[in-house]
Amino acid sequence: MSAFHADIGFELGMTDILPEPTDIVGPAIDSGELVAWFGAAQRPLPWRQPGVSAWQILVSEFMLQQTPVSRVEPIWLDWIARWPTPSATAAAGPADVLRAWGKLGYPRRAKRLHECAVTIAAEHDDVVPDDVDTLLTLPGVGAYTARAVACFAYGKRVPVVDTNVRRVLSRAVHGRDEAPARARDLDDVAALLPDDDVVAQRFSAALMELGAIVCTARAPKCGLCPLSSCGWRAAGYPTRDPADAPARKVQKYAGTDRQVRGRLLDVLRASATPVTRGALDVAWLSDTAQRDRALHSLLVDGLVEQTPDGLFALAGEGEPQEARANRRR
DNA sequence: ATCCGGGCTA
DNA sequence: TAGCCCGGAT
Repeated sequence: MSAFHADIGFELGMTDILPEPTDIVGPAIDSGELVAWFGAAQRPLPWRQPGVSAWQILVSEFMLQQTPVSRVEPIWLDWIARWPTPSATAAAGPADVLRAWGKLGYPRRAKRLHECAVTIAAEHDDVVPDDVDTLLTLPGVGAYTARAVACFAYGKRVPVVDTNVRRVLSRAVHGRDEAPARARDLDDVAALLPDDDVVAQRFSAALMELGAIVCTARAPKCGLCPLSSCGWRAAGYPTRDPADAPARKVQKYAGTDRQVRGRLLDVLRASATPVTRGALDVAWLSDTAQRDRALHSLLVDGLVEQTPDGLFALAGEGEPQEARANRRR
């Protein structure tokens, strides 16, 4: 078995076990000063308010995958008012879910969130699981989201590693301004986690918040940083060596299949009834092969479906959903 | 025009 | 581990 597979085995099987030795060489992060800063500086995000349920926190984490807070906030507020529980979400049709997702982007997330709601309602008694290994079995829940829910919704002392945390650790602890994902990231953070459950939860939230509003990727506000000790500052803010670490490729958007998919979904979201192929075709005229490819991928992803008479609609649009059945009674 | 981000598949 | 998925901000 390769080292790669050995690492995966470790990660899946021992997620709650404590740290292997890491290669942390820089100063540890002072949890006291970080958590104190968090208490004063954190943004008042709606999913951090008291009384927000585990499901509602999970919904926020789905929406925050790849998407900035400012765009998520209004959608999340409407969403949880409309579908406050997994079973309420499951009872909605996938098409309504896709519409409510609006233009948040990556609509496969909306579909997975709906599938996740169906699974939790059907197999977990409408209660979001509280352990990482069970959370990882849910559709759309990966290493980050599983630990974020375990930590922020249930107060579990588990390392939560997103791109913000990775960047803060890379700078403050390792003294480098680069943060490629590594198999040891989880161990690195586990090693820094305060012993107390409650403090550990605050510490993880604070680490993410620091990366989000101070230790930002492009223009870090080091003047506002609460850390008295930072390896990156100590090293003189070194920049990445372009020779051994070429800048990561930036994903294009304009003119890509992704943009075409967005245009096609716009048409379907706007229509309460199935549309003709022609109505979709006019949404992208410049490259017909690309348009066909995009439509095909939406069908494969299960976001769009074709009706028996050859029209196109959002997935599940015509299905008899439980909610509609109830309304008819 | 470039930046930003987690899950999944192959 | 590379490459795909979105759209708004800057």
